[in-house]
Amino acid sequence: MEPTCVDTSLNLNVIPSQHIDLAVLVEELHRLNSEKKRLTETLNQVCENYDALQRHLSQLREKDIEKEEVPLHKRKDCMNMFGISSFTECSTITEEESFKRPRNNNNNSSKVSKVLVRTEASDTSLYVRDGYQWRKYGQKVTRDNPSPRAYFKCSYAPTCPVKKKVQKSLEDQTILVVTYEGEHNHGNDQAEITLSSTSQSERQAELVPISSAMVRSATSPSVTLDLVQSTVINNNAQKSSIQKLLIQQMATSLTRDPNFTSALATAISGRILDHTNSME
DNA sequence: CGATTTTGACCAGCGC
DNA sequence: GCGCTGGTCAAAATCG
Repeated sequence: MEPTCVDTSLNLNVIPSQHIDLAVLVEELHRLNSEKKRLTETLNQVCENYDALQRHLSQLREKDIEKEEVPLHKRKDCMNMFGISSFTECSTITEEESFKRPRNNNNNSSKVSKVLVRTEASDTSLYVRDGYQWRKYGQKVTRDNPSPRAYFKCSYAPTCPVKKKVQKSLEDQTILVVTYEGEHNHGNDQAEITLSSTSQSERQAELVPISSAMVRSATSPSVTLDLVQSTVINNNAQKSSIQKLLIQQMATSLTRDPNFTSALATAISGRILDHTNSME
């Protein structure tokens, strides 16, 4: 018996009109093409903005290093410029530079990163899923913000010194401000950039860089990014990871679209049927 | 029953 | 020294 090779390419012109409504399919493809073009443009725009922010941050860091002799209380004002009011900045500074008072001086080299996370306005929980395992050890209402601040320790490894604080933004209740202190002294495969499954806990906010959160559609799968991890990755790797991620996200969005899936299935089955008929 | 969360108490730094 | 504030502790409660 001669092996049959099925051509799975979508040459829609040869699909018999009785199997599918060609016009609808072509229209759908045009729509998807224009959407793809639009998403590509948005992605490029996001990447450009990201690059610009990275450059700006590097410049600010260089300036900060130059000012190292400036007394701490004067630098406080400078650090306020990095505050959440911009809603676009994810800053990574050393603990020495942070304006929190040093309680444990045995960890001078630890880093402080601030990450903004978009969440549902109705969601009052302060849980952010970022791939690590956290144990809540306190909650406080601070003077400058009526929303409570939650304190977490990394419980993935008993010796891990990393802590994080989570508090809703004063200006936008849908934004969670997550402050990480220290660096993980253990690996964690979950902490890599992953597509998240929303089934685990719907109460948990997902760590999404604000720029990505802005462009993602309501029905598309959400993306979990560990920005603490990403701060140690070089810019190119980081950028390409984000690009891959967004491409994956777009692909998943397409495959989740029932119209697209059914059209694709019809096209393939029609093509196979056509091929079978021609062989008889 | 162990792990996690909640929450009031406590501690330490800072400004007055 | 005192009060205010942010951060941490630890016992009790809750959850799986």
